[in-house]
Amino acid sequence: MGRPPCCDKIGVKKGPWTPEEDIILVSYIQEHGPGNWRAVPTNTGLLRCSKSCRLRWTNYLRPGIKRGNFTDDEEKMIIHLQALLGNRWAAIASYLPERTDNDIKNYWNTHLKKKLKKLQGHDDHCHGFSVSQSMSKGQWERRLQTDIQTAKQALCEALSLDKSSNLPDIKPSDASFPHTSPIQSSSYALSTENIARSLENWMKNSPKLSQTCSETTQNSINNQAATGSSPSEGTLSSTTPEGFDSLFSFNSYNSDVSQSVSVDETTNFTPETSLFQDESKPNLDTQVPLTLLEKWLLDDGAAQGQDDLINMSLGETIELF
DNA sequence: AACTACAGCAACCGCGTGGGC
DNA sequence: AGCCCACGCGGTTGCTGTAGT
Repeated sequence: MGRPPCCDKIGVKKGPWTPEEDIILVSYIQEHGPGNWRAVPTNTGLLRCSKSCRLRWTNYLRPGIKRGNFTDDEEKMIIHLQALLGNRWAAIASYLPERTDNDIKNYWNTHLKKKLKKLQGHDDHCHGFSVSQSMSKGQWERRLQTDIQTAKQALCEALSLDKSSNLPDIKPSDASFPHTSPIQSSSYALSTENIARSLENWMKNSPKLSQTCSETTQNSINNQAATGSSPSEGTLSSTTPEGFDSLFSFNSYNSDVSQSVSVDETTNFTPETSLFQDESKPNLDTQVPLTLLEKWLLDDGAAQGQDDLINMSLGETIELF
């Protein structure tokens, strides 16, 4: 007997998500929390399969997701981690809590792979170690060590923050928004930003639809209000970002959230600071390379470990170049 | 201006795995 | 112990925008 389809193929919508669907999904998750994805399409009336809902949430709507260009630090981190972990994007993403595994995977496939290939070609040409065309081996190593030092410091800071922090006790391992605990509205502020952004693009790209959009959106909101599934108090009179903010009453939270979510770049890769990292991220304790990395990052006196990691990282990275 | 090629990214697909029964 | 379900992950696909001709 073959594997049963994850969802009924008939009547299941595919393709890009509309802002309306996003609203419905976010609204539902706000109320019930992520999880039990199987029930989401049924309970929301979304004509999407559960997988699609989960993916949409984890890759786009989930709070704390940073979109847009990757910073140099992020780029380097990805390269290092990829060298260490291979294509274990979820593990890599757990060290870049504001990025999704899908994002990192895409970035690797579209940018970094090419970049490295290019550099490798350059290396072949000059048959030597060359990470950057403008960087000597010594410079590279120094820079890498500086990065590592920064990461280490950031991790320590993050950990000390964690201990004294008054942040809600969300740990990477329990960030799955258990159904029993109510979701704080603030956690969804960035989701509304995402939706708003999506809607803006959508409307920009579909001027013909912009008229009906607000109507249908209003309808869906009204429907939700009627079923009591939306926190909206019917304040959405337009499909502007402000409209969404008012829909979810997020205005007052946005600044706070962006402060708490937009942690310092240098702290991004610490699992301990991954307040909003993917709920589904595996427990890193079980991952030997990451444990080594963490251990090494944490252990100031572990000079040997540092050497190991540098050797490991550089060794494998060098192979790439 | 029209067409083509390419890049970037969102979403899908299929497999693996863990937990509950 | 074995089955089933739900979920997570990595690879792949396909759509859309843009640069080049």
